[in-house]
Amino acid sequence: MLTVNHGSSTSLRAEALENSAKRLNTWQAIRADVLARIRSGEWPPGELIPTEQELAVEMGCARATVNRALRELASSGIIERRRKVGTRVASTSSRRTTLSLPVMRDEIEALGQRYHYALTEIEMRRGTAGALNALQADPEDELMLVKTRYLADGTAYCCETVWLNPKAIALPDPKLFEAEPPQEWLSRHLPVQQTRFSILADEATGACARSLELPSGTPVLAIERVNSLDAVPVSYARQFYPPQHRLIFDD
Amino acid sequence: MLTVNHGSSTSLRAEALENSAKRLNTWQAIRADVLARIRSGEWPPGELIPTEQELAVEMGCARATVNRALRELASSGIIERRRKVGTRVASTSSRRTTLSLPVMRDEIEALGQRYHYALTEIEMRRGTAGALNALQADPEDELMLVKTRYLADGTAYCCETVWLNPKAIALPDPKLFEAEPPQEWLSRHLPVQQTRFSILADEATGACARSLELPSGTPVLAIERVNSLDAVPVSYARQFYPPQHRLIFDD
DNA sequence: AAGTGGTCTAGACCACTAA
DNA sequence: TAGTGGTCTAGACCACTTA
Repeated sequence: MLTVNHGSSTSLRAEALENSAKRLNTWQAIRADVLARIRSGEWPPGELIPTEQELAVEMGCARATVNRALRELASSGIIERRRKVGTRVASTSSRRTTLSLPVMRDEIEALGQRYHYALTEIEMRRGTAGALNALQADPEDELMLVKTRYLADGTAYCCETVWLNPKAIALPDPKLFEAEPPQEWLSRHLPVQQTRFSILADEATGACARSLELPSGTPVLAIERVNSLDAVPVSYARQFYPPQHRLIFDD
Repeated sequence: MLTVNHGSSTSLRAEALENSAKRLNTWQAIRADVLARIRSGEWPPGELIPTEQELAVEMGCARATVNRALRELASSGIIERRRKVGTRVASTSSRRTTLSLPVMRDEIEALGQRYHYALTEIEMRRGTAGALNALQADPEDELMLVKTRYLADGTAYCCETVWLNPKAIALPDPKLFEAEPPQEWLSRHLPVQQTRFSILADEATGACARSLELPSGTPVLAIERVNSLDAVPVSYARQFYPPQHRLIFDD
């Protein structure tokens, strides 16, 4: 059992005033306080920190508020919580962060650049091995293949290959995709699908290389996503970004 | 304003029983229920859903419980909430998912493979442009450069380049890194640093290509991380994974 | 059996913002 | 100004796990 011994018994009021510039809520202030004590070494990795009840008394707030703060820290992988045992500072450097994948238009406009979308190619054809696997389709199934291209300020930003399974969703008039990206059409028709993401490094080849205006063989960042509805795969999309592109995320 | 009209006024009790197999909490049941109604098209993208108060009455629970459920949905980007306005089903397909970056040992052992770590190279030298920029160091500063290599079942899994800034942290005896990866040493000495991640596609060159047993020019997935302590960059690490490697995350 | 976190409640007040 | 979500409380009970 760990005994907390504060030099000065900091009350919540004092702390709230201290953090007034940042306008922190009570639970945010508690989260910050706990984080600071972990960073300072007061609570080293692997060590038990005080119970919710103890912290609530110390901070002068309700246990539910402490719970909220510690729950947020646990979901970030900073601490680990177990009933009856208590709360431990995580001993590994494992971290969880949130990756946000916005709509292409938003992504480009957030950079302050001009967005342009173009349909490159559209056809009904049999699936490649990857597409068949992702869509759980048969080799003789006719699938819709849509290739698109996104420009930012007139230069190639991303190219995309989308496979759609007609057995899983009623396909629109292909002309529709001349104006609207398949992903946006999908999200309008299948709100909140289940999506499985996958990020990998690939090399630009053929149409993809031409579309991105890159020499064949150039490394590109690939983001794959399979949208499913009721466990039935509906679409299999691959987006390719030129090598300058970075997925960035801070804590 | 939207009027909810249930065919059968489902009470929380009934719903809890319905979901008993899944052992859902009240807030999880509410989250599932709201998600189901969005998926079913009852609440299309862009539409306002009932207020917390209305849902609380309908579900027969406290408003705080509804709040918990809706907060979780909002943090996933499924719904958007604004005071005075209400809660809307997100109209874009923007999604947020959690990326978990475990410790290399855990990552490899989670695959059921044998973990092996090796120090490839270690020296004090002046920083490259990238390192200087990341560590906010001067060109004449001597930095510690550590190159390492991770094997899974004896085959190359990842190679890593870590720059450490002696001005920001007291460096250990270099021999220490023969046994312990720099990242793990760091996390033991700087618990819960601020980390900035960046993911990109690069190509294997020189020592990196040899280390991964790949031809020079092969696309590799690069994960960069800059650890900072009190806004002072301490380390700049780049991990390179062969092209088969995928970062996968489901919803 | 006992201790810890997880959830839930009923009510209150606050913060933000459209009207 | 009024309506909505955001937070907080004091207390209760439950779920899980170690002893």
